[in-house]
Amino acid sequence: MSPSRKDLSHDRIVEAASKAIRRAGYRGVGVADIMKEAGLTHGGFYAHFDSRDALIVEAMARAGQDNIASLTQVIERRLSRGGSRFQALVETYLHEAHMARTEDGCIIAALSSEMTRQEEVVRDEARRRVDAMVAMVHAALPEGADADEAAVVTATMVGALQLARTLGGKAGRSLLAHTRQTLTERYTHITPH
Amino acid sequence: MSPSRKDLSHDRIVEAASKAIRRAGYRGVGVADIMKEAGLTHGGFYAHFDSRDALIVEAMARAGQDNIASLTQVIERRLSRGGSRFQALVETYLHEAHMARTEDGCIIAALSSEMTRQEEVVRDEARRRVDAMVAMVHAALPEGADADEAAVVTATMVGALQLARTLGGKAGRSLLAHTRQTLTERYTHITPH
DNA sequence: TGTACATCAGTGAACGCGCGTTCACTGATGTAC
DNA sequence: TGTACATCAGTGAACGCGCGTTCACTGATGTAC
Repeated sequence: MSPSRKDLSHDRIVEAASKAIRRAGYRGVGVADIMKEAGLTHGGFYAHFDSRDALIVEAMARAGQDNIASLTQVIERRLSRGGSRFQALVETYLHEAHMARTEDGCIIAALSSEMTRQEEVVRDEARRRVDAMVAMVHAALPEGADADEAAVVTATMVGALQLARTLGGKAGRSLLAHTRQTLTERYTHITPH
Repeated sequence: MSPSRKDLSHDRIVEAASKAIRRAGYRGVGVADIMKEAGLTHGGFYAHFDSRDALIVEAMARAGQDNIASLTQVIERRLSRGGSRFQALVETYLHEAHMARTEDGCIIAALSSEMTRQEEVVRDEARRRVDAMVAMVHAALPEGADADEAAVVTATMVGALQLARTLGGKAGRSLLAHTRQTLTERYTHITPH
Protein backbone atom coordinates (compact mmCIF):
# COMPACT_ATOMS: atom_id res chain seq x y z
CA MET A 1 0.00 0.00 0.00
CA SER A 2 1.42 3.35 -0.96
CA PRO A 3 1.71 5.93 1.83
CA SER A 4 -1.27 8.25 2.23
CA ARG A 5 -0.94 12.01 2.12
CA LYS A 6 -1.09 12.01 5.90
CA ASP A 7 1.70 9.46 6.14
CA LEU A 8 3.89 11.65 3.98
CA SER A 9 3.22 14.68 6.16
CA HIS A 10 3.90 12.66 9.29
CA ASP A 11 7.18 11.61 7.81
CA ARG A 12 8.23 15.14 6.96
CA ILE A 13 7.39 16.30 10.49
CA VAL A 14 9.46 13.54 12.09
CA GLU A 15 12.32 14.24 9.71
CA ALA A 16 12.26 17.98 10.49
CA ALA A 17 12.10 17.27 14.22
CA SER A 18 15.00 14.81 14.07
CA LYS A 19 17.19 17.55 12.66
CA ALA A 20 15.77 20.28 14.90
CA ILE A 21 16.47 18.49 18.18
CA ARG A 22 20.01 17.65 17.10
CA ARG A 23 20.65 21.23 16.06
CA ALA A 24 18.91 23.05 18.88
CA GLY A 25 18.35 20.56 21.69
CA TYR A 26 15.20 19.02 23.16
CA ARG A 27 13.64 22.36 23.89
CA GLY A 28 15.37 24.44 21.28
CA VAL A 29 12.68 24.42 18.61
CA GLY A 30 8.94 24.77 19.06
CA VAL A 31 6.13 22.76 17.54
CA ALA A 32 5.19 25.65 15.26
CA ASP A 33 8.68 25.90 13.78
CA ILE A 34 8.92 22.17 13.17
CA MET A 35 5.56 22.17 11.41
CA LYS A 36 6.68 25.11 9.32
CA GLU A 37 9.84 23.27 8.28
CA ALA A 38 7.61 20.39 7.23
CA GLY A 39 5.57 22.80 5.12
CA LEU A 40 2.54 22.83 7.41
CA THR A 41 0.88 25.03 10.01
CA HIS A 42 1.01 24.26 13.71
CA GLY A 43 -2.71 23.61 14.14
CA GLY A 44 -2.54 20.21 12.49
CA PHE A 45 0.10 18.90 14.84
CA TYR A 46 -2.17 17.03 17.23
CA ALA A 47 -3.76 15.07 14.44
CA HIS A 48 -0.34 13.44 14.10
CA PHE A 49 0.95 13.21 17.67
CA ASP A 50 -0.55 13.00 21.15
CA SER A 51 1.96 15.47 22.53
CA ARG A 52 5.23 17.17 21.76
CA ASP A 53 7.05 14.42 23.64
CA ALA A 54 5.45 11.76 21.43
CA LEU A 55 7.03 13.50 18.44
CA ILE A 56 10.37 13.73 20.25
CA VAL A 57 10.38 9.97 20.79
CA GLU A 58 9.76 9.29 17.09
CA ALA A 59 12.32 11.90 16.11
CA MET A 60 15.01 10.34 18.31
CA ALA A 61 14.38 6.90 16.86
CA ARG A 62 14.55 8.32 13.36
CA ALA A 63 17.71 10.33 14.05
CA GLY A 64 19.46 7.33 15.58
CA GLN A 65 18.51 4.95 12.80
CA ASP A 66 19.40 7.40 10.04
CA ASN A 67 22.73 8.19 11.62
CA ILE A 68 23.71 4.57 12.10
CA ALA A 69 22.61 3.79 8.55
CA SER A 70 24.64 6.60 7.06
CA LEU A 71 27.68 5.77 9.19
CA THR A 72 27.47 2.15 8.05
CA GLN A 73 27.27 3.28 4.45
CA VAL A 74 30.32 5.53 4.74
CA ILE A 75 32.24 2.75 6.50
CA GLU A 76 31.55 0.33 3.64
CA ARG A 77 32.78 2.87 1.15
CA ARG A 78 35.97 3.51 3.16
CA LEU A 79 36.60 -0.20 3.59
CA SER A 80 37.07 -0.63 -0.14
CA ARG A 81 40.05 1.67 0.24
CA GLY A 82 41.59 -0.65 2.84
CA GLY A 83 41.94 -0.46 6.62
CA SER A 84 39.88 -2.10 9.32
CA ARG A 85 36.18 -1.66 9.91
CA PHE A 86 36.89 -0.07 13.30
CA GLN A 87 39.38 2.36 11.84
CA ALA A 88 36.81 3.42 9.26
CA LEU A 89 34.23 4.00 12.01
CA VAL A 90 36.58 6.05 14.15
CA GLU A 91 37.69 8.17 11.24
CA THR A 92 34.14 8.86 10.16
CA TYR A 93 32.66 9.51 13.59
CA LEU A 94 35.56 11.62 14.81
CA HIS A 95 35.79 13.58 11.59
CA GLU A 96 35.76 17.38 11.44
CA ALA A 97 32.63 17.26 9.33
CA HIS A 98 30.80 15.53 12.17
CA MET A 99 32.11 18.13 14.60
CA ALA A 100 30.76 20.93 12.42
CA ARG A 101 27.33 19.52 11.63
CA THR A 102 25.20 18.37 14.56
CA GLU A 103 22.02 18.40 12.53
CA ASP A 104 22.53 15.09 10.79
CA GLY A 105 25.09 13.68 13.21
CA CYS A 106 24.96 11.45 16.25
CA ILE A 107 21.88 12.01 18.39
CA ILE A 108 23.68 10.92 21.54
CA ALA A 109 26.51 13.42 21.13
CA ALA A 110 23.87 16.04 20.38
CA LEU A 111 21.70 15.40 23.42
CA SER A 112 23.33 13.17 26.01
CA SER A 113 23.61 15.61 28.88
CA GLU A 114 19.94 16.50 28.50
CA MET A 115 18.70 12.93 28.32
CA THR A 116 18.48 12.32 32.04
CA ARG A 117 16.17 15.31 32.45
CA GLN A 118 13.45 14.18 30.08
CA GLU A 119 10.13 12.50 30.74
CA GLU A 120 10.18 8.74 31.14
CA VAL A 121 9.05 7.93 27.56
CA VAL A 122 11.87 10.04 26.18
CA ARG A 123 14.44 8.53 28.55
CA ASP A 124 13.34 5.07 27.44
CA GLU A 125 14.03 5.95 23.84
CA ALA A 126 17.36 7.49 24.86
CA ARG A 127 18.42 4.18 26.40
CA ARG A 128 17.46 2.39 23.20
CA ARG A 129 19.59 4.85 21.23
CA VAL A 130 22.62 4.25 23.43
CA ASP A 131 22.14 0.49 23.18
CA ALA A 132 21.91 0.73 19.40
CA MET A 133 25.07 2.77 19.14
CA VAL A 134 27.01 0.46 21.44
CA ALA A 135 25.86 -2.47 19.28
CA MET A 136 27.05 -0.68 16.16
CA VAL A 137 30.45 0.03 17.71
CA HIS A 138 30.61 -3.56 18.93
CA ALA A 139 30.02 -4.81 15.39
CA ALA A 140 32.90 -2.65 14.14
CA LEU A 141 35.39 -3.79 16.79
CA PRO A 142 37.78 -6.66 16.05
CA GLU A 143 36.45 -10.08 16.91
CA GLY A 144 36.89 -10.97 20.55
CA ALA A 145 36.00 -7.55 21.90
CA ASP A 146 33.01 -7.74 24.20
CA ALA A 147 30.00 -5.47 24.67
CA ASP A 148 31.48 -3.81 27.74
CA GLU A 149 34.53 -2.79 25.79
CA ALA A 150 32.26 -1.45 23.06
CA ALA A 151 30.47 0.67 25.63
CA VAL A 152 33.71 2.21 26.86
CA VAL A 153 34.78 2.98 23.28
CA THR A 154 31.37 4.52 22.60
CA ALA A 155 31.74 6.74 25.67
CA THR A 156 35.15 7.86 24.45
CA MET A 157 33.90 8.75 20.99
CA VAL A 158 30.80 10.56 22.25
CA GLY A 159 32.75 12.45 24.91
CA ALA A 160 35.46 13.48 22.47
CA LEU A 161 33.00 14.75 19.88
CA GLN A 162 31.19 16.81 22.49
CA LEU A 163 34.31 18.34 23.99
CA ALA A 164 35.68 19.04 20.51
CA ARG A 165 32.47 20.88 19.63
CA THR A 166 32.68 22.90 22.83
CA LEU A 167 36.32 23.81 22.32
CA GLY A 168 35.85 24.41 18.62
CA GLY A 169 38.50 25.43 16.10
CA LYS A 170 42.03 24.20 16.39
CA ALA A 171 41.73 22.77 19.90
CA GLY A 172 38.64 20.84 18.89
CA ARG A 173 40.25 19.39 15.78
CA SER A 174 43.31 18.45 17.78
CA LEU A 175 41.23 16.55 20.33
CA LEU A 176 39.48 14.65 17.54
CA ALA A 177 42.82 13.75 15.97
CA HIS A 178 44.30 12.49 19.24
CA THR A 179 41.21 10.47 20.06
CA ARG A 180 41.29 8.86 16.60
CA GLN A 181 44.92 8.00 17.15
CA THR A 182 44.40 6.58 20.64
CA LEU A 183 41.48 4.41 19.60
CA THR A 184 42.93 3.07 16.37
CA GLU A 185 46.24 2.28 18.05
CA ARG A 186 44.48 0.38 20.77
CA TYR A 187 42.47 -1.77 18.34
CA THR A 188 45.03 -2.40 15.62
CA HIS A 189 47.23 -5.54 15.61
CA ILE A 190 45.31 -6.89 18.53
CA THR A 191 45.15 -10.56 19.33
CA PRO A 192 41.60 -11.71 19.91
CA HIS A 193 41.42 -13.31 23.35
CA MET B 1 37.09 43.93 54.37
CA SER B 2 34.25 41.69 55.42
CA PRO B 3 31.65 40.96 52.76
CA SER B 4 28.64 43.26 52.66
CA ARG B 5 25.10 42.02 52.94
CA LYS B 6 24.82 42.33 49.17
CA ASP B 7 27.96 40.27 48.62
CA LEU B 8 26.51 37.52 50.75
CA SER B 9 23.26 37.52 48.78
CA HIS B 10 25.18 37.53 45.50
CA ASP B 11 27.11 34.53 46.70
CA ARG B 12 23.98 32.60 47.66
CA ILE B 13 22.42 33.31 44.25
CA VAL B 14 25.50 32.07 42.39
CA GLU B 15 25.67 29.00 44.61
CA ALA B 16 21.99 28.19 44.03
CA ALA B 17 22.40 28.70 40.29
CA SER B 18 25.48 26.50 40.13
CA LYS B 19 23.45 23.62 41.53
CA ALA B 20 20.32 24.44 39.54
CA ILE B 21 22.00 24.37 36.12
CA ARG B 22 23.75 21.11 36.92
CA ARG B 23 20.51 19.54 38.09
CA ALA B 24 18.13 20.92 35.49
CA GLY B 25 20.24 22.23 32.59
CA TYR B 26 20.86 25.73 31.26
CA ARG B 27 17.19 26.46 30.80
CA GLY B 28 15.78 24.13 33.39
CA VAL B 29 15.32 26.60 36.22
CA GLY B 30 14.04 30.16 36.06
CA VAL B 31 15.41 33.31 37.63
CA ALA B 32 12.54 33.38 40.12
CA ASP B 33 13.24 29.86 41.38
CA ILE B 34 16.94 30.52 41.78
CA MET B 35 16.25 33.69 43.76
CA LYS B 36 13.80 31.76 45.91
CA GLU B 37 16.42 29.11 46.65
CA ALA B 38 18.73 31.93 47.69
CA GLY B 39 16.03 33.20 50.05
CA LEU B 40 15.13 36.25 47.96
CA THR B 41 12.42 37.42 45.58
CA HIS B 42 12.96 37.68 41.85
CA GLY B 43 12.67 41.46 41.62
CA GLY B 44 16.09 42.05 43.10
CA PHE B 45 17.85 39.95 40.52
CA TYR B 46 18.96 42.73 38.20
CA ALA B 47 20.66 44.60 40.98
CA HIS B 48 23.09 41.67 41.02
CA PHE B 49 23.40 40.67 37.35
CA ASP B 50 23.01 42.36 33.99
CA SER B 51 21.14 39.39 32.59
CA ARG B 52 20.32 35.77 33.21
CA ASP B 53 23.32 34.78 31.08
CA ALA B 54 25.63 36.86 33.26
CA LEU B 55 24.55 34.75 36.22
CA ILE B 56 24.99 31.56 34.20
CA VAL B 57 28.60 32.49 33.48
CA GLU B 58 29.36 33.07 37.16
CA ALA B 59 27.51 29.91 38.11
CA MET B 60 29.53 27.81 35.67
CA ALA B 61 32.80 29.18 36.97
CA ARG B 62 31.71 28.47 40.53
CA ALA B 63 30.49 24.98 39.72
CA GLY B 64 33.70 24.09 37.94
CA GLN B 65 35.97 25.46 40.64
CA ASP B 66 33.99 23.85 43.45
CA ASN B 67 33.93 20.51 41.70
CA ILE B 68 37.65 20.50 40.98
CA ALA B 69 38.37 21.56 44.54
CA SER B 70 36.25 18.83 46.05
CA LEU B 71 37.66 16.20 43.66
CA THR B 72 41.18 17.25 44.63
CA GLN B 73 40.28 16.97 48.28
CA VAL B 74 38.82 13.48 47.92
CA ILE B 75 41.85 12.39 45.88
CA GLU B 76 44.22 13.52 48.64
CA ARG B 77 42.22 11.57 51.18
CA ARG B 78 42.26 8.43 49.01
CA LEU B 79 45.97 8.77 48.34
CA SER B 80 46.73 8.23 52.01
CA ARG B 81 45.19 4.77 51.55
CA GLY B 82 47.66 3.98 48.75
CA GLY B 83 47.33 3.81 44.96
CA SER B 84 48.23 6.35 42.31
CA ARG B 85 46.87 9.84 41.99
CA PHE B 86 45.28 8.94 38.65
CA GLN B 87 43.62 5.86 40.08
CA ALA B 88 42.14 7.95 42.87
CA LEU B 89 40.78 10.45 40.33
CA VAL B 90 39.22 7.78 38.15
CA GLU B 91 37.63 6.03 41.09
CA THR B 92 36.18 9.23 42.44
CA TYR B 93 34.96 10.69 39.16
CA LEU B 94 33.53 7.43 37.85
CA HIS B 95 31.90 6.54 41.16
CA GLU B 96 28.24 5.63 41.49
CA ALA B 97 27.74 8.58 43.81
CA HIS B 98 28.76 10.93 41.01
CA MET B 99 26.40 9.16 38.64
CA ALA B 100 23.51 9.64 41.03
CA ARG B 101 24.08 13.26 41.97
CA THR B 102 24.48 15.77 39.14
CA GLU B 103 23.81 18.74 41.37
CA ASP B 104 27.26 18.96 42.90
CA GLY B 105 29.09 16.97 40.26
CA CYS B 106 31.03 17.79 37.12
CA ILE B 107 29.58 20.74 35.22
CA ILE B 108 30.87 19.43 31.90
CA ALA B 109 29.16 16.07 32.26
CA ALA B 110 26.03 17.93 33.32
CA LEU B 111 25.92 20.34 30.39
CA SER B 112 28.30 19.44 27.58
CA SER B 113 25.83 18.73 24.84
CA GLU B 114 24.10 22.05 25.51
CA MET B 115 27.26 24.13 25.59
CA THR B 116 27.55 24.69 21.85
CA ARG B 117 24.07 26.18 21.77
CA GLN B 118 24.66 28.98 24.24
CA GLU B 119 25.44 32.64 23.70
CA GLU B 120 29.06 33.53 23.12
CA VAL B 121 29.81 34.64 26.73
CA VAL B 122 28.54 31.33 28.01
CA ARG B 123 30.46 29.33 25.40
CA ASP B 124 33.62 31.18 26.41
CA GLU B 125 33.18 30.12 30.00
CA ALA B 126 32.43 26.58 28.84
CA ARG B 127 35.79 26.44 27.06
CA ARG B 128 37.50 27.63 30.22
CA ARG B 129 35.76 24.87 32.19
CA VAL B 130 36.93 22.22 29.75
CA ASP B 131 40.48 23.59 29.83
CA ALA B 132 40.44 23.57 33.63
CA MET B 133 39.26 19.99 33.79
CA VAL B 134 41.81 18.80 31.25
CA ALA B 135 44.50 20.54 33.32
CA MET B 136 43.29 18.76 36.45
CA VAL B 137 43.32 15.38 34.70
CA HIS B 138 46.75 16.18 33.29
CA ALA B 139 48.05 16.87 36.78
CA ALA B 140 46.74 13.48 37.95
CA LEU B 141 48.28 11.50 35.10
CA PRO B 142 51.68 9.87 35.52
CA GLU B 143 54.62 12.05 34.55
CA GLY B 144 55.34 12.03 30.86
CA ALA B 145 51.73 12.11 29.76
CA ASP B 146 51.03 15.18 27.65
CA ALA B 147 48.06 17.54 27.51
CA ASP B 148 46.59 15.86 24.44
CA GLU B 149 46.50 12.57 26.22
CA ALA B 150 44.84 14.27 29.18
CA ALA B 151 42.15 15.63 26.85
CA VAL B 152 41.38 12.17 25.49
CA VAL B 153 41.15 10.76 29.01
CA THR B 154 38.87 13.64 30.01
CA ALA B 155 36.60 12.90 27.05
CA THR B 156 36.43 9.25 28.08
CA MET B 157 35.49 10.07 31.67
CA VAL B 158 32.90 12.68 30.71
CA GLY B 159 31.38 10.46 28.03
CA ALA B 160 31.20 7.46 30.32
CA LEU B 161 29.54 9.40 33.13
CA GLN B 162 26.93 10.77 30.76
CA LEU B 163 26.11 7.45 29.14
CA ALA B 164 26.01 5.78 32.55
CA ARG B 165 23.50 8.38 33.73
CA THR B 166 21.38 7.84 30.64
CA LEU B 167 21.43 4.07 30.96
CA GLY B 168 20.96 4.18 34.70
CA GLY B 169 20.81 1.24 37.11
CA LYS B 170 22.85 -1.88 36.51
CA ALA B 171 23.91 -1.04 32.95
CA GLY B 172 25.10 2.37 34.07
CA ARG B 173 27.10 1.01 36.99
CA SER B 174 28.63 -1.61 34.74
CA LEU B 175 29.77 1.01 32.24
CA LEU B 176 31.37 3.03 35.04
CA ALA B 177 33.18 -0.06 36.32
CA HIS B 178 34.53 -1.00 32.91
CA THR B 179 35.67 2.52 32.20
CA ARG B 180 37.49 2.65 35.54
CA GLN B 181 39.18 -0.60 34.72
CA THR B 182 40.18 0.43 31.19
CA LEU B 183 41.65 3.73 32.32
CA THR B 184 43.52 2.49 35.36
CA GLU B 185 44.97 -0.42 33.42
CA ARG B 186 46.19 1.90 30.74
CA TYR B 187 47.94 4.22 33.17
CA THR B 188 49.35 1.79 35.70
CA HIS B 189 52.91 0.43 35.40
CA ILE B 190 53.58 2.79 32.56
CA THR B 191 57.06 3.87 31.59
CA PRO B 192 57.30 7.64 31.20
CA HIS B 193 58.61 8.44 27.75
C1' DT C 1 -20.92 9.57 -15.79
C1' DG C 2 -22.83 12.50 -12.52
C1' DT C 3 -24.65 14.07 -8.12
C1' DA C 4 -24.87 14.23 -2.91
C1' DC C 5 -22.78 13.42 1.04
C1' DA C 6 -19.13 11.85 4.41
C1' DT C 7 -14.59 11.82 5.70
C1' DC C 8 -10.04 13.47 5.93
C1' DA C 9 -6.01 16.64 6.38
C1' DG C 10 -4.88 20.90 7.34
C1' DT C 11 -5.79 26.08 8.76
C1' DG C 12 -5.52 29.92 11.82
C1' DA C 13 -7.33 32.20 15.84
C1' DA C 14 -7.34 31.81 20.68
C1' DC C 15 -6.24 30.25 25.53
C1' DG C 16 -3.36 29.64 29.49
C1' DC C 17 0.90 29.51 31.38
C1' DG C 18 5.74 30.39 32.43
C1' DC C 19 9.55 33.21 32.11
C1' DG C 20 13.00 37.21 31.58
C1' DT C 21 12.91 41.83 32.49
C1' DT C 22 11.36 46.48 34.34
C1' DC C 23 9.93 49.60 37.74
C1' DA C 24 7.77 52.24 41.46
C1' DC C 25 8.02 51.60 46.08
C1' DT C 26 9.54 50.19 51.11
C1' DG C 27 12.14 49.31 55.11
C1' DA C 28 16.71 48.96 56.94
C1' DT C 29 21.31 50.70 57.33
C1' DG C 30 24.74 54.30 57.14
C1' DT C 31 26.24 59.23 57.39
C1' DA C 32 26.42 64.32 58.43
C1' DC C 33 26.07 67.56 61.78
C1' DT D 1 23.59 61.09 71.80
C1' DG D 2 20.11 62.37 68.78
C1' DT D 3 17.90 63.92 64.61
C1' DA D 4 17.38 64.33 59.46
C1' DC D 5 18.45 62.70 55.38
C1' DA D 6 20.65 59.73 51.70
C1' DT D 7 21.72 55.40 50.15
C1' DC D 8 21.22 50.62 49.75
C1' DA D 9 19.11 45.95 49.21
C1' DG D 10 15.20 43.88 48.38
C1' DT D 11 9.87 43.58 47.33
C1' DG D 12 6.00 42.51 44.44
C1' DA D 13 3.11 43.92 40.67
C1' DA D 14 3.18 44.27 35.83
C1' DC D 15 4.65 43.83 30.85
C1' DG D 16 5.68 41.40 26.70
C1' DC D 17 6.69 37.42 24.54
C1' DG D 18 6.95 32.55 23.24
C1' DC D 19 5.14 28.16 23.46
C1' DG D 20 2.15 23.83 23.95
C1' DT D 21 -2.41 22.83 23.27
C1' DT D 22 -7.40 23.28 21.75
C1' DC D 23 -11.02 24.01 18.59
C1' DA D 24 -14.33 25.64 15.16
C1' DC D 25 -13.98 25.80 10.51
C1' DT D 26 -12.58 24.93 5.33
C1' DG D 27 -11.36 22.86 1.11
C1' DA D 28 -10.03 18.62 -1.05
C1' DT D 29 -10.59 13.76 -1.67
C1' DG D 30 -13.19 9.53 -1.53
C1' DT D 31 -17.61 6.85 -1.65
C1' DA D 32 -22.54 5.43 -2.48
C1' DC D 33 -25.99 5.12 -5.64
